[in-house]
Amino acid sequence: MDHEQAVAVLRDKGYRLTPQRLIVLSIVAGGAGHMGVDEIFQSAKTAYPYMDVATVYRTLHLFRNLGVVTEVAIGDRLHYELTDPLGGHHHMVCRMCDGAFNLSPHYLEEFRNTLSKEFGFEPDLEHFAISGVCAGCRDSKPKQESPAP
Amino acid sequence: MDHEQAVAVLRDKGYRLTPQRLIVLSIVAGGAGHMGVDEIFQSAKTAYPYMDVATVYRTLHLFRNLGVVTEVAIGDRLHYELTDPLGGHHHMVCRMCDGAFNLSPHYLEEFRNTLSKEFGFEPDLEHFAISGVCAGCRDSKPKQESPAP
DNA sequence: TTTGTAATCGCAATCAATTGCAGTAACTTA
DNA sequence: TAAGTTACTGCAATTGATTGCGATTACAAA
Repeated sequence: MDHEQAVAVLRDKGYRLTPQRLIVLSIVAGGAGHMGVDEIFQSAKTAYPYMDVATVYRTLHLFRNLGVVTEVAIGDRLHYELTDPLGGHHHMVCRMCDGAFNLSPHYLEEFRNTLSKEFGFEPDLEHFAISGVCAGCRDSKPKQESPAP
Repeated sequence: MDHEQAVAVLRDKGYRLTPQRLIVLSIVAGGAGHMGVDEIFQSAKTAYPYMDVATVYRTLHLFRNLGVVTEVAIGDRLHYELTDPLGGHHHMVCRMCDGAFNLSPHYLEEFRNTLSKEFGFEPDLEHFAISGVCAGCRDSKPKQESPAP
């Protein structure tokens, strides 16, 4: 999904092409990888000083529902990136360094089949962020957890 | 993990046994399955009118860090339940009826091994809620998504 | 180009969750 | 049992995210 395709989707579905939407779109399209909401908002405000956070949230949710952007949970915050046209990928997010690594959907297909066959449960595995510890951080010194006073 | 064990954990680690903590513990222990924060708070307030919602959050976070309770994301809200002593289970949460179904960890072991071997990534799969549609709702009429105006 | 209208925006209010702080009370030690 | 220490609580303020509402404006139709 690139900038032009996204504009076409908005047009086709009858949504208006407002400057606010085009600005948010170009920021997400121009960013390298997923961006946090505040990051997007700050950038948008310099381009268009009247921009409001509420508009950024509403725009991102619209884009997400249209499949234009993909929502990724990094820690407890949501990040957004242009949807991968090749069918999407998942993310492995390191909880120590916050680094994100792409994961091919192929690794989850077997899991999906199992759930569907065994339980009749159809999981939402389109955009999936798996928390964990990456190879680099695993080899560094471990972080302490839940210290007693 | 039952009520007594939880109290022992608090004692051992040097945390104080306050009435607020005991109330929250007994509510979560007495509830059937996972409970929402407000549900816990309302129940606690009747037992102890001065109870503050901040205390409920702090207590639940403490219990979670100590492994006394397990945190489960249902929709966009967090729910809590006593930690399963048999090594835990995962949840399949239906996004249509909000029903939650337990899933044995065995179904995720293969996935964990793959990520570890292929990428050196150690995923956090201890307590995992997988969103999707359950068998019952799948057979009902489908819900519309992202309507165009 | 001008006009009509509903989609959209900015603002302010709201909600769930978290945090700073000063008073309180659970536990320890004598 | 009484006194001291400090973990803990309640309150209020704050933060991130969402929503209601009147004003604005993108787009369609004349």
